[in-house]
Amino acid sequence: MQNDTTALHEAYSSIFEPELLREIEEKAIVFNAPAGQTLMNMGQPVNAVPMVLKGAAKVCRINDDGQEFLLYYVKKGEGCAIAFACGMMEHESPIKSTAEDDITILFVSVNQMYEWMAKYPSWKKFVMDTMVTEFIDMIKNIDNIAFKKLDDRIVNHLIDKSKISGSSLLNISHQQIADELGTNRVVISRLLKKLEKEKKLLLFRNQIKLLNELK
Amino acid sequence: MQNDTTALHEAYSSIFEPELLREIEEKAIVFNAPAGQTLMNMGQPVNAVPMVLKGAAKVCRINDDGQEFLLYYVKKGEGCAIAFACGMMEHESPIKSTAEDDITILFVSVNQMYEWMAKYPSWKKFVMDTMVTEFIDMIKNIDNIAFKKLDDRIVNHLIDKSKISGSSLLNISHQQIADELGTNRVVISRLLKKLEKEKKLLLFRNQIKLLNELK
DNA sequence: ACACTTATGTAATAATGTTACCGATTTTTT
DNA sequence: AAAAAATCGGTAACATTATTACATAAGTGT
Repeated sequence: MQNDTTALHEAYSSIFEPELLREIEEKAIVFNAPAGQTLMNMGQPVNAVPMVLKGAAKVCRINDDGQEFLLYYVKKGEGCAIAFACGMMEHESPIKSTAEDDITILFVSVNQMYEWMAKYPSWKKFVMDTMVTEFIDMIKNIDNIAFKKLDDRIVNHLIDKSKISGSSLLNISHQQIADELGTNRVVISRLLKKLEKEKKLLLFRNQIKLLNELK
Repeated sequence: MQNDTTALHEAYSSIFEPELLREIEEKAIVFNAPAGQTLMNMGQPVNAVPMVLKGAAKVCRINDDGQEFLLYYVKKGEGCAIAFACGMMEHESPIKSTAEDDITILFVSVNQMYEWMAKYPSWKKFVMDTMVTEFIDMIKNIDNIAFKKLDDRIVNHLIDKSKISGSSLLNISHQQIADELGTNRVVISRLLKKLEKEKKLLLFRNQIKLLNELK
């Protein structure tokens, strides 16, 4: 898997020592998934923790009525703090994760992770760093829900999406945006229409083209 | 400090081994604060991590306009995951913490914590356990903001408060509730009035008495 | 060509947020 | 003790967001 080795080094060589990189190469399991595929379900045991080599994973919460809500993304070179924590404590997953685009992940078994926690300071640092980053991401998310107006949140969300996909043309429906922001499709349509009138974007069926300052 | 020793054992003896309890007693610093006092400010470095012996600490986020928003409580026998993570990574605090009632805390220096992480499995377990619990608490909080109606959220919040204080008579203003839930005082007054008409509580100046099913 | 599904637009109504103002009570100052 | 200032809660008017229902348009499969 020469490709994956290259991707591993590209994404993680600045934070891990060579020996750990070699061990990761040897022991982690490479996993490829197409956009949209479920990577982890709510309630499922966490036997392995992910490291993203390519693409991004979407981490969501699903409520009792089946509505989803976007918590954060795990991007290239990152890990998932909730997986680390739940894996170590043998706690079932409180979140659902899906592939945002076509994704390549390394899975590290929880036992392996334990070993590396003791053996490699850089791994321990990576895990703790991920914890801090993710706590702060979630807090910022709460900031947004609690304090920001919806039109700002939509704009920020579209810009995020555009950064992750690397394109200003997003393939997404109004319903999907509403789900990810935990609100209603009608509200999203209304506000997108307003943004279109303000020449900030163009609307097509299942597509949104970001213009000017939003790009 | 015989009292604090008793409190320490009462709160933590079921999760820590005797030797660790002895070390905590010897090395942690006891800190008492009256209700309302600030324990940690946003942006402040985290040099020590807290363990609550008596009372509860309120953990909030403050936005750019100075509005606060309640993230979670740290109660007797618990630690603070964000403090653990930020302490270890030398990251400044993303949250503000205040005493919810009169509180007694033990402060453990970050260096001490590092030592215990390696030396005592029960300490490591405590830290990781706290991480999981707090992640899930924050996710549940997001569930509430994103999915629940305000009247439910108010009722749940009042019940939480009543459990923490151990009384069905709460000393609190409408403004405080609004702050904690990240909403507006007028809205809270309106909904509390409705709950009073439904005979679920009684309103007084700076006091709310929970009735019947809410108790 | 047809039914079927999905995506978006529109309108009416409900819930929540915002601003402004009032009177009542408590606290502080004089 | 009287006056002034600050805090608390009630009310109204209006803005924003949520919910429900329905219409129209665009894609899908037979």
